[in-house]
Amino acid sequence: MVEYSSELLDRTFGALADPTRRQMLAQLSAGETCVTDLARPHAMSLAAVSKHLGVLEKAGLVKRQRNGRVHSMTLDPKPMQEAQAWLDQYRKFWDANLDSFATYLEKLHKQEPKHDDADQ
Amino acid sequence: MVEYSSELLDRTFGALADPTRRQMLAQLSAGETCVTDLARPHAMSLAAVSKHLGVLEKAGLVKRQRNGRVHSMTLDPKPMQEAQAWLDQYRKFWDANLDSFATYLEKLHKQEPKHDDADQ
DNA sequence: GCAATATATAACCATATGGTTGAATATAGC
DNA sequence: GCTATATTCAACCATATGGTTATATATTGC
Repeated sequence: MVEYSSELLDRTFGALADPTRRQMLAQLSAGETCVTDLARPHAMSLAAVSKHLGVLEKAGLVKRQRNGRVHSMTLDPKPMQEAQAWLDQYRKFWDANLDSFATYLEKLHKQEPKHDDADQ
Repeated sequence: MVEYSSELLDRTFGALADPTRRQMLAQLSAGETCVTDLARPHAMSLAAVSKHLGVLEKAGLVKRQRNGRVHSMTLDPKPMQEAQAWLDQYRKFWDANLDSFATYLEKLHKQEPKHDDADQ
């Protein structure tokens, strides 16, 4: 099993766990956007938006460019790439259909007896 | 942009945001495992482990089979599949190399003038 | 230079989270 | 039947989180 930076994954998955922040990333996928424009679709204070952006920035999911009083945010896909790479470890579980998945687990059972094996 | 169940993503990403829970999923990728065996590598109380498993179960990431006093947990990959599908929206950002990514963003800028466009 | 604008920071709040210890509940084994 | 085992539930704790309002800081435009 490949090693991943735990903190990066903690922060990335943590950031993605909020719907507002996911929505903001979707907005940014259309291109560089300033804070006020990012705030527009969200029924919350600018201060709350600023906080969310702080989380996204700390997770490395967005980058900030200050142009005077205007801050433009851009998407940085790298952490999501890492997250997807991590999830890819489990791809073998869903690429198989249901029957071969059950068979797969059965085989695992036979190869490695467990504490609870006696119950089966 | 495709619609996703927000609650499913909230819960899945939220569950994956914790290193202990990610480690448990890794353990379960080897096959059905009882709670005590899942707890073994983790320097924490059984009650804490139970809580984590509750989070994973609520997110649908694990399924529980009670065999008397022994609870066997198995991996359910479906929520991770959903999460990866959601992340796939951003694949186009990291599949391109850095130069074409910058070009890509420039094109977006030209097509859609933004509030902060005047600064450029 | 001053008022307007963009945004962050601070303090607050209610709730959630990742842990603890202690107790409770159900099952297994002798 | 009683002790041991597997696991959850309850109460607690310190910290974090997603919001609020108020204030501060920096920049812009006239």
